[in-house]
Amino acid sequence: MAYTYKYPHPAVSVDIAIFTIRDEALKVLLIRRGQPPYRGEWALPGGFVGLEESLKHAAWRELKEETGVNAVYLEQLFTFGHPQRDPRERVISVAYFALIPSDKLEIKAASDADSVDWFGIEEVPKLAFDHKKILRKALERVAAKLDYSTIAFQLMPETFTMPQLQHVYEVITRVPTDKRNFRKRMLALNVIEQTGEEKRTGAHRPAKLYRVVDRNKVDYIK
Amino acid sequence: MAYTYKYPHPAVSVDIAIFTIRDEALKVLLIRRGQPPYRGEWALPGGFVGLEESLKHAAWRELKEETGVNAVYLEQLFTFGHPQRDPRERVISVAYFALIPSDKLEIKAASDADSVDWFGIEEVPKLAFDHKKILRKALERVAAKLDYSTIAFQLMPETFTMPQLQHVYEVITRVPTDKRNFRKRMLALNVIEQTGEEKRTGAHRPAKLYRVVDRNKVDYIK
DNA sequence: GCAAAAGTGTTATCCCTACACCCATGA
DNA sequence: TCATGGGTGTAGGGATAACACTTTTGC
Repeated sequence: MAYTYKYPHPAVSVDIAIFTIRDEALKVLLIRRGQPPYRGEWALPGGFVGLEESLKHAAWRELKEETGVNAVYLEQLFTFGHPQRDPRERVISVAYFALIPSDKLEIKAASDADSVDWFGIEEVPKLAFDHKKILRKALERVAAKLDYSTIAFQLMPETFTMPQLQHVYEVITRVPTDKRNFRKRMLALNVIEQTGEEKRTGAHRPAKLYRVVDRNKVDYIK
Repeated sequence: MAYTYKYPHPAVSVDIAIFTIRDEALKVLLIRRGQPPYRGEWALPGGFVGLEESLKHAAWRELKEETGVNAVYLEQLFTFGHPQRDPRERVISVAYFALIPSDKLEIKAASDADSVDWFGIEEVPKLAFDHKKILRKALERVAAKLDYSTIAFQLMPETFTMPQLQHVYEVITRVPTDKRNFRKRMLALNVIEQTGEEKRTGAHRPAKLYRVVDRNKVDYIK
């Protein structure tokens, strides 16, 4: 079966930079390509857009295929369309990024084994296509949004401590912050509350646990 | 001649919201469609992406076709891809917005006469496709960027006065501002300088003229 | 009791806001 | 001379940034 058009049509794909926090670091999900082009190289998960599905739907579908999760933060990033970005044919890629809380991860369940893995953003290998460029832009966007929105909480587990939260800010923005000021700033957002519980992790004072009052909601500041 | 693919491919277009300031108001350029669908209705200028050109190139091409200008501010806005947004076939639209200084306009030279016109953003008629949605998003983006960047100067002519500049801010953000504070804020940006000239426009004190030190450059604030 | 990380308040500084009068011009 | 819009400075308040010591725990 073939599809014929009067004018040339490009192919359209979605690619997703999926982020999470693990082992105190910001990680991105990559898959090892099983098919040419770039067979054997790492790439962002992605795929072609179905003719009857919306772009966002395609992004959700890919996200679920690779991670099993569904209710996470997903945002359109940018559309990349350089004529030679794919050696096969003209492929225009609508890029998205997703933020997954560290406790929702089941990965590798849905997808096939050792061709999927999380990489610290410092240790990302060479990537197929222009995926390095996509990843860079996604990181910029996420870092910028920490400053004027509450998306950071989309990366936090159900309950978390202040030092944990601060750590997330610091690994993403690379700006070290005074912990007293950071605490004040977070509480002033009015989107988290104490659970009453504490978390003890070693030979030191336990940390108070917090939760987000309304997950699913992202506030914009100022 | 026909183009055949193994899998179905959507068509990809670019649509552009082109803004300028005229008669003290923010205007957007619309074209009246000469072909179905939506024949006779107004729409954002746009067209299909050539197989060998980048998305930005396609946007520039359309922009130049309609306005004759080339050196203006052009930014990718968002990609719209609902399956039914075009009644003919699946069309994915990569939307851009452009800002043109009021003194660079020649319009209607390049394009065909009375099927192109500028509309104040308050008087935009019903638009074809989902172009109202695109326009709304473009306006939001521009208004938001006034707060944290210097894109406003991309709308200003070679030389301009403070009241003119303030007017641009006010028509876009709809936030009236104290003129003393506004002036201080603008000067603190360090991107404009006095020309030494004045502009006299009526029975009142003449206004000092300013120019942008480095056009082409857009600063991000804070 | 000691090391390690968590928790906590106050002060100084900067930035933003509010606010009112004089000036230069054309008619 | 009068109406019109352009130009100018200061003081107060709120937000942000700087800064050091005490607490709780595990070993």
